[in-house]
Amino acid sequence: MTEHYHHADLPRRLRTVTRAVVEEEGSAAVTIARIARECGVSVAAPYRHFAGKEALLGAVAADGFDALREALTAADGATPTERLVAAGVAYVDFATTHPHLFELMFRAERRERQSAAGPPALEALATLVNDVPLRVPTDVAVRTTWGLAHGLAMLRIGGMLTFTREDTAERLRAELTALVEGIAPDR
Amino acid sequence: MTEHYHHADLPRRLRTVTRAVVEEEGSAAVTIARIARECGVSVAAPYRHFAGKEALLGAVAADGFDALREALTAADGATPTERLVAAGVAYVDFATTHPHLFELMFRAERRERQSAAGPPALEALATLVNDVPLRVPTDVAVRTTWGLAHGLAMLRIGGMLTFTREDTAERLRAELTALVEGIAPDR
DNA sequence: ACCTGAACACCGTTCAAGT
DNA sequence: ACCTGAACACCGTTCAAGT
Repeated sequence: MTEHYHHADLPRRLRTVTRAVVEEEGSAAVTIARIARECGVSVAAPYRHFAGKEALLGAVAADGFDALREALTAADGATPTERLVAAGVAYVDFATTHPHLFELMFRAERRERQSAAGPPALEALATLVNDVPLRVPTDVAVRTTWGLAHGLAMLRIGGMLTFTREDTAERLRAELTALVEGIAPDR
Repeated sequence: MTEHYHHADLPRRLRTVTRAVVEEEGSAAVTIARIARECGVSVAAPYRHFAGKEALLGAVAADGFDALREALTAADGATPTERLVAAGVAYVDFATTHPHLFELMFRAERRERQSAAGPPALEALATLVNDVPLRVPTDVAVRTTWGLAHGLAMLRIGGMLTFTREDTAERLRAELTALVEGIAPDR
């Protein structure tokens, strides 16, 4: 049959295998040769489905933004403020759970692709901000919230902020709440 | 003489040339072969002074942290709060002015080296926070301030936050002030 | 001590040729 | 249409040999 020639949904397998390598060893470990090898296919085969290495990594990054959006929309809480804080915690948790994927998603070199992929993920955050009573313009609140969550996430996966295992969520909650209470009209 | 053999302070020249390539084209464009070529030296020569490519990039990143620290300590203002906000603006300005260098400095892969280089740069921020009257623990305030500045910087150089040319500093000031006023005991 | 030249294994990408 | 095999230019790193 076609067992060694046609491979079932190679594009999908390439993305899956690449994502696994990224998550385990980081995007620097991704090599077209290696991915092809692990898919049991020739080095030239991936080029039928992706323009090159960067395009393949771009597809994996896009999958990452989908996963992030899902994690953010799943965040819940009793009040609007608590829901916003929960989303912030989910944001940082996502980065902590998938550090290499997260870094790939926000690599500055992929500017163009990202400015398209980012906003959808941001929408969940913007929606939550809208429900919180504000004393600053909405866009300032959105940027500030996203900025803080993103900065804490980045510094953390970079090893610049060290959290002990126990107080992670609580500490995060305190930091995010400090911000929200600064934004809200009455503390 | 020794014109084509000994080169004046090769280690220094390697760092300088590497930093220039990083700033102009990003760290992905750095190649031992290219750096050696631009220094007029054989491909093997850099290995006498740096363990490898990562070590060379690490030295450039360390230089970057020095520059960042200087930019932060130069920030000034009339009140403690204004000084802190000015440092935050300086932080984001540094990232905007040296996007590729900044990204290299905070690459997650270089974890170990950074957790040593980061804190000194952070100290300037921590000192400024100490002068501001707080209603939250100092370490929470430091992390929150650094986190917000870092997140805005990262999102901005990644093209996720777009600032028009005019309102940059003012907008930043508004965002940082919103945070500080949330931290301070009386607004 | 510092540098060169040559070598090795590896990678990204292309392309004619196969099915 | 999808894949292979072979090729090209390039890179990181090492090492014996030169001064």
